[in-house]
Amino acid sequence: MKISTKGRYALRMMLDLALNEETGYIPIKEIAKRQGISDKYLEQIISVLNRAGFVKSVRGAGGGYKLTKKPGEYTVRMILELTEGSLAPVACLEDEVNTCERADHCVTLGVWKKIYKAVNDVVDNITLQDLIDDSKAIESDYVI
Amino acid sequence: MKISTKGRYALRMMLDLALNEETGYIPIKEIAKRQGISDKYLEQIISVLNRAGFVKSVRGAGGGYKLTKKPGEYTVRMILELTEGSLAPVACLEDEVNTCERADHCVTLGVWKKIYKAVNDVVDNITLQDLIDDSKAIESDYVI
DNA sequence: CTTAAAACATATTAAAAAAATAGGAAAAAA
DNA sequence: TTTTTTCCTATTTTTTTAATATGTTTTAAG
Repeated sequence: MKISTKGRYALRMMLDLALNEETGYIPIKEIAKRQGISDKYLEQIISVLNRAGFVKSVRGAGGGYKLTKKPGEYTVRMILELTEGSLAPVACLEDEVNTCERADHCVTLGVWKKIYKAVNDVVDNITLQDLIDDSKAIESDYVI
Repeated sequence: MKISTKGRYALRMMLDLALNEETGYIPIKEIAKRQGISDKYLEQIISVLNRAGFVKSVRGAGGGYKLTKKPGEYTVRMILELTEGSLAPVACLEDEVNTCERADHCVTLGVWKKIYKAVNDVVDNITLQDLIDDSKAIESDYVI
């Protein structure tokens, strides 16, 4: 039941972009340095975010990435589902292709459905803006 | 974010034992047949449940496994945590060994904590008895 | 008292997924 | 034209998952 580095790094990257919005286009190398993650790996991950239109990019010197929308418009679910795939705890909840023939009699399926719903309820209700606010609260703790 | 076969099979085995309690000691082969799972694999999984005292065993002909407690005394969480390990979505929530040095400033940690709590709230509140009840309700649907 | 059926134990393998690394091509600004 | 960046795709390494395999031990039944 683990979130992979792909999803975790994607969320950190999006938050990094959100926290540094005023800087304009931000090169991956900068994010990689700040976050202490391989830039080549981050490149792969942001390309997914880019193709989905979550970020926009500019090539060449002075280029980089930038959020396309306001931080409040990205839920954690959007970011995790895009990079991790569905957050369903079992494949048979994902789509029709994966539904098994036992489904009608499957008692444990009810358990997985409840877990799935609970997780989605959490990630649906946290946006990047919430994380920015949290971040500022944490930093101000250090100032005090 | 998937539950592995280990946890899923463990839950199905425990439910199978619960649904067939009156039969006395139940051999793994029987469960394996009913559930359509390799008996050798189930053996490995039930040995964990056995060592934890969730089931008791009798060797030799006529032997098998049996629940040690009433179905209502096993939560889904107990079974999944034992076989899967913690249901935490990230390792840094599991124990002190895994906490990372970023923890104090880590904004995403709050997200993982909320997911963890939500999942635990679900699995804490479902017992094997609940699943038995569900099972009987499902079967009666077929009778109608 | 022998045989069959079961748990118990541990090693090995196979497949899949995760987590990168690597190497360059294309674009654009300096 | 050089440097900085994104973009693209292949490859490798490591880890985890999901079994198989091969027995040993225990115990009831015949």
